[in-house]
Amino acid sequence: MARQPRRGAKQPPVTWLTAPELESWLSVVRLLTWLPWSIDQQLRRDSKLSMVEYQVLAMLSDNPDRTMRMSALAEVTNASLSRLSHVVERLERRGFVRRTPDRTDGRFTKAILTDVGFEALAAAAPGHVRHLRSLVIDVLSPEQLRRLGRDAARIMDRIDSPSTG
Amino acid sequence: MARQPRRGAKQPPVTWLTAPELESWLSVVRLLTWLPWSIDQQLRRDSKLSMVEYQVLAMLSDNPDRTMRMSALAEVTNASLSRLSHVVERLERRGFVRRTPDRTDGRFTKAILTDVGFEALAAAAPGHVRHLRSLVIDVLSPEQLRRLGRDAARIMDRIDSPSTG
DNA sequence: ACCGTTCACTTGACATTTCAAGCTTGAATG
DNA sequence: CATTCAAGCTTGAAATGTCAAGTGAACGGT
Repeated sequence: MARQPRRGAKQPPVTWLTAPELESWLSVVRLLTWLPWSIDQQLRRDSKLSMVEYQVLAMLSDNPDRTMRMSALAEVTNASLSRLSHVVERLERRGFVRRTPDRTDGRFTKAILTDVGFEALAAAAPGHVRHLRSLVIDVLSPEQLRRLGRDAARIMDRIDSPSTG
Repeated sequence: MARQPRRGAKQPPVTWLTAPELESWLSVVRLLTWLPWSIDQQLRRDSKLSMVEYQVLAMLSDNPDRTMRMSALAEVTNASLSRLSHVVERLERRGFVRRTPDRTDGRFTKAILTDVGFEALAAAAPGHVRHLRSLVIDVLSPEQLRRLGRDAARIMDRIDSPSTG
């Protein structure tokens, strides 16, 4: 995947991946593909929720008034505003979430977790957490998990920084 | 996200995530979302290729005859057969790949990287690898990268194993 | 040779995501 | 005030992905 294509011409200023680097990277790519997939499967199967939907409900539930502005919600769920808008629309149709304009500033929209939505979350949470533990949390030592989180954060710093050269 | 929903009733046999566990996990989730996104952006912007498309071309190029069976290709690119079929169809329309039935067993289909496809890959590779290095490879020490790969593999083992209880 | 299966895809319909406008509200300027 | 301007969403269409069936080729008995 990041190995030099078998070729003769052109030698750009690129350092190709070494074999160990490539191996580690391919391992990570596998994870990037299958971990979200597995989480999604479990949630859909057991709770008829996608991962984003779960995240939305969970993040809302975490607020005292079960309310968040769309833009804030988009941020914490790692979704674009557009995507979130569609997701919340679906959740609204299911009666899990409600939307109202913010009184203090009509530009904001507040998303509110309904009781029905909360019940759905409460029903989904145990299975989700058990699954999470069995796949990730309990598979690594606390130290390994801590390091994994730190490495992820380090990479995220690079993605956030504008110097994507 | 995996924090206990504020609630009174029901106490299932679940161990909720501790604060440090949750923090690490949320970090990982952020990575799962944004790293593929960032890679996709760079490839689309600079080479009009999605990440799967790049993977397909790269994996094909890695074979002496630039050929692979669809099922094998699906495996190494972490795609379902169905998804791969659609992807290869698009690549075929662009002239990057060709398909022919396998003579030795008519059930198999062989995907073949064309010269045009190879050129596209060769043009895309340097930028992709530079991006990869700047986001991931060169951000971690060799030791950290090795561990990251190992952790990813460990989690993948759990996902592959049928004991998803 | 015939029948039912399994394997390796392909296909089409449907769901989701992304992308590019568009809309509405408030702020800033004159 | 009227007039831009930007922010914060929403929307609709196009791209993409998923899911469930369908197709045709080999295989395993009989």
